[in-house]
Amino acid sequence: MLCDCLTRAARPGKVVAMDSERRMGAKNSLTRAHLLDAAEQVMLAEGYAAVTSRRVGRQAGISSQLVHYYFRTMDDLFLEVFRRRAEEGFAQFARAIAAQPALRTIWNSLRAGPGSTFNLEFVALANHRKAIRAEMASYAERFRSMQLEAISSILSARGPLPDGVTPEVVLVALAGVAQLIALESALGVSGGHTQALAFVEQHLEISARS
Amino acid sequence: MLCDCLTRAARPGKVVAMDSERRMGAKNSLTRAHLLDAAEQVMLAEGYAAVTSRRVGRQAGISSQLVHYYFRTMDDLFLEVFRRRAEEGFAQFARAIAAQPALRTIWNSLRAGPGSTFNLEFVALANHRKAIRAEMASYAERFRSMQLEAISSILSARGPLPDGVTPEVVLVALAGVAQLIALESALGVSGGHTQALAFVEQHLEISARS
DNA sequence: GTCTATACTTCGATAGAC
DNA sequence: GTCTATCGAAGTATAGAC
Repeated sequence: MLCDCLTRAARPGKVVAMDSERRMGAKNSLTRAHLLDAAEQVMLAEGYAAVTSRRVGRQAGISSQLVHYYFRTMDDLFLEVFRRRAEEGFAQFARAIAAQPALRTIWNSLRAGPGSTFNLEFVALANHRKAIRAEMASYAERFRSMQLEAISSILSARGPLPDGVTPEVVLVALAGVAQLIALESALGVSGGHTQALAFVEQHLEISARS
Repeated sequence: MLCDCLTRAARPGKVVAMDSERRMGAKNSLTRAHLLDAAEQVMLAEGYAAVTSRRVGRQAGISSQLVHYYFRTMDDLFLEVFRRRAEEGFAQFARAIAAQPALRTIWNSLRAGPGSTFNLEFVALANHRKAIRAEMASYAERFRSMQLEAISSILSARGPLPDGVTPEVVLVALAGVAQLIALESALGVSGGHTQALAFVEQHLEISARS
């Protein structure tokens, strides 16, 4: 199951290869992109455990073996799916915060963050897959420090913060609330969400006016 | 993969059965408890996707078929594992809050909540398994309202809250921060945690003294 | 680049001996 | 209650024809 099929030693090789003799599709292939799309769809709809080569192939309308032509292992596929989303999210945040440097911009980006269905799958997956965990951690830290920089400059424009409240505290609190609400919503739990959201909204506005 | 083997129709039946002819082990069996323990261990160490009947059997040191003797399907096994943990957590919180009705008690219980490795697995699992999602949602709501009751009485003893701050807001914020930190720690991310924890600690103390 | 064929593994679940 | 034997489905991955 998502198994340990990292068996099968690299065999002699024929002529061409440098590290692996295996053929591998080009990075810019359109089919490759379709496979990544398909993997995302399956992951979103049925969870990471349902992302198998057969399932992805079927979703993309092509044979499952092509998955292995473009990605050596399923882990490679997962990594590429994650990277693509991460880069996209990263760029999106940079654009948004440049266009409108406000608390609300940060809040919005947090609500699409690791609590959302999609990223939750990755967190769960990462929990037991070294390569993916490393990639996620590195991305999360980069993202966090980018957000921190943004929120620091926004808050400092408002004057001094209350005692003990640092930009880090505000950011972690906002991120925590956003994530909790996203995660619980996915489960069908909603207790306290309305009031918490109202409270955040209230303070976003204050900041915008200050 | 965690598959759709809900096939195989219930066949004719022999004599005894009321609903299912299949034999099934007693709820109070010691072996059954061992299987639940084993399932927990595997889930914690390798993720829910690794919880297969064979793996659980091996972990418990018995044949994998006994899993099906005590649990009709793997979903039944997951549900029982969850229920056992949930009941335990529920009782533990009730005891703790009765012994020491303080913000810190609530905070401590939150830190063992859905952000922790174990519960995270369940959230991910629940995301795409109706039966488990329903069970989790019901438990989470019960737990949330129990916590809300506790925090309301603790906060009201401190006098009026600032404008817009309700017990719900405090609870969601605390739960969110606790969960974020737990989840990120599992990933190896730590940005802002120290300061957020310090801030919470500071206010827990204030409340305890008030 | 895409397909078919295939090797090998593991899974859930059941039947039936003891 | 526990085991062995077994079925059928699905998984990862590779080889090779076209």
